[in-house]
Amino acid sequence: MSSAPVFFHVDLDAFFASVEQMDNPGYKGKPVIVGAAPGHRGVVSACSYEARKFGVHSAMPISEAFRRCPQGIYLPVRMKRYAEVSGVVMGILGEFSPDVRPISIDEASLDMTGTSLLFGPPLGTAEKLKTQVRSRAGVPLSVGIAQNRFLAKMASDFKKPDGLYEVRPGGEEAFIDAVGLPKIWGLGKKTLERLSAIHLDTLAKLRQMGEDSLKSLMGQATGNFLYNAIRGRDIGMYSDTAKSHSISHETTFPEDTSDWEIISLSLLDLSHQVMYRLFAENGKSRTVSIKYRYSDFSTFSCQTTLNHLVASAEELYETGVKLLKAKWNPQVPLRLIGIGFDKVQPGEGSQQELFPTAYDRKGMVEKAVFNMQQKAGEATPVKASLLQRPRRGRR
DNA sequence: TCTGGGGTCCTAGGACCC
DNA sequence: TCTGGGGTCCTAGGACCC
Repeated sequence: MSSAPVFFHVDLDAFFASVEQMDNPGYKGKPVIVGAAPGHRGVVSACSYEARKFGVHSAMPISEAFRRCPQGIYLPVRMKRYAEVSGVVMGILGEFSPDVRPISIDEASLDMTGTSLLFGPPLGTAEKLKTQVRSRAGVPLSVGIAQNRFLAKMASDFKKPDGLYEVRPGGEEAFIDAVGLPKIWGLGKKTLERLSAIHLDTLAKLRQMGEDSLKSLMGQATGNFLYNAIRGRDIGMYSDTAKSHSISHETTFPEDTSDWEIISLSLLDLSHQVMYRLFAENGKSRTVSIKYRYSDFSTFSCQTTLNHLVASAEELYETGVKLLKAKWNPQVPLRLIGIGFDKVQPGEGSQQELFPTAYDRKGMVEKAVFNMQQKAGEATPVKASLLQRPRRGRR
């Protein structure tokens, strides 16, 4: 008997703030705001539901959060600790499904198809899952259940926090109606504005449009996405087809700067972080990209593809410097600098060159240092493993 | 409001080739 | 001379998400 598809989407509520409240019981029931320190540049990474009552939300500038909630408990991000708790949660999820796809540090998509013989109906199984995570990992979560990953994701959001919601077969369109057009995952401000400008501002109006009309109005990908999303159909979310990906690091300066010393040192530091990430995942790449942001927040990027693999952090750095120097207007101070690899493929870099270049040799030294640090258990880039998300495959 | 950091995917145009 | 159609790769920028 082939069973109908069932997916769970698990979303940890206000995750960073919840971990802080678990570790410091005195913070329970209070407005906890995790992110940049007030008075510095930065934003809210996560905040407790108590803080949300003051109008604070994630991605809000920390200065604004402080204006709205001066009595809040402001804490720095402890990524290593969150990764630990996340690992415990993911382990528990693995007891419920053989196909757990971590989407981020606080989300996962589970294929639960055919598990009812083992666990019983989905709703009860989700209850058990929630109880297990709460008691063993200590953090609250919301679960969505549906016939595809896209609907399950939105269902997990529907009754947050501590939510549980199942979209029953046949109830897809009614569920989308209940969610409402502006809250459909993948529809952002710009697309909503475009739709509104052509008077396609309700689900009813949109559903009268044929797929081809939507495509010609909004472009192939967006048209196709819209046509399926408003009907609650799968949009190919979180597909597991392994493609090339990117690795990057960036930093915002405490103050805007034109000082080449500061800029180049940052770039060198970031290059080493990026290269270590590449080592850690045994990847290779020929494409170097940089990103820079001026004091007026205008942001640019450029990239170049070499005819050989990048062998070392030195080479990455020097390629980045060339890119930046060719474009940057030093009259205007920089706010941010970033560097990374694009089109990263699995496989060793150029390690066994017959005639190693200076970069190859430097790369070997860097890799040796990296391996030693790995053995000593230090400098493990915590985020590296966590950021290897499944491909997002939105459209 | 004075706006982090790390990603994915899409689009459009240009280069180049057959 | 004034002109096709398809394919691939590359790049910059934009939209969106956590």
